[in-house]
Amino acid sequence: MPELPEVENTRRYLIEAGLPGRTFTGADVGWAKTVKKPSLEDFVLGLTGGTVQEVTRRGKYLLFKLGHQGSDTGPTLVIHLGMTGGLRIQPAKQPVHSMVRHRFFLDDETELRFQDGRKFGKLWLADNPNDILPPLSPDPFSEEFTLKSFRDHLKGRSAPIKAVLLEQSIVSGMGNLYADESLFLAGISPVRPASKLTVKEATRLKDCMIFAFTSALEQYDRSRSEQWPDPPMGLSSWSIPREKNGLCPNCGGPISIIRVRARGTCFCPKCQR
DNA sequence: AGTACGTCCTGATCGC
DNA sequence: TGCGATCAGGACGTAC
Repeated sequence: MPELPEVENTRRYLIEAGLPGRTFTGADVGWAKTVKKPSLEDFVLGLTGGTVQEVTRRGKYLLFKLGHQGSDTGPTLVIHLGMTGGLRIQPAKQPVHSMVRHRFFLDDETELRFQDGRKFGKLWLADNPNDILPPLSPDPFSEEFTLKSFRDHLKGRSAPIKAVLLEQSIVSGMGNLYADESLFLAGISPVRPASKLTVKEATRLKDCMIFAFTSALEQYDRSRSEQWPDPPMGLSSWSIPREKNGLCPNCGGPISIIRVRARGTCFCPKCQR
């Protein structure tokens, strides 16, 4: 699934592909329910004529600040890729892949194409993105994401640490796969009550989350050009095997696959306590 | 307030 | 061979 590294990789790709400075000349929304706000009609109207000023990221949300007619005061296009979403810029004349649900026409004979097999992606247009974004923690890479604030969020939480990690208000950008990876690297069981983590464990977990995100981003930065037009959906190889009958790379024992909050969860019962 | 579960979606895979 | 059942899960709404 697109999680923090995949969304950030998409952002960097869009910038390298020259999206900033381009102007939207129209849009074809193939699945109306993807547009959350405003109405579909107003969404397309407000987008059209907007020039991309910058592309930023908040958690798993991509923000496209628009300007209108030379002015830098315009709405912001907000995109969430959901589970199967991917963005790419292609020539208008290039055949449209069957998974492409939405097309945003640009002023240079290209299109920003939004492929989204399961239609879990979301689109907004907002004058102020804060009006539509849910509460998000500081970016895990920022200095505001401190060990103290992370630990404060774990206090009083009896829910499994894995479930807490997935809350975007606690670790923005975290998703199912990187949560499993981080917990494996930290040697912590996904079902441990969050409040029961020691200072040492919380410290290790925070470091491992950053490490997992960083490793993925470095991998993407090395080979971004080779990833397109097929966007990546996670690390090329996880430390923790995700397939059935997988073996722990540490102890060689069998990996357990359980459900935590209806999420497939892989962990080593021997190495993760 | 915190926890848990159902809902939305469809391509891929599984079992009979 | 074919077809129905099952699985995958991010975020949100609802219930307790």
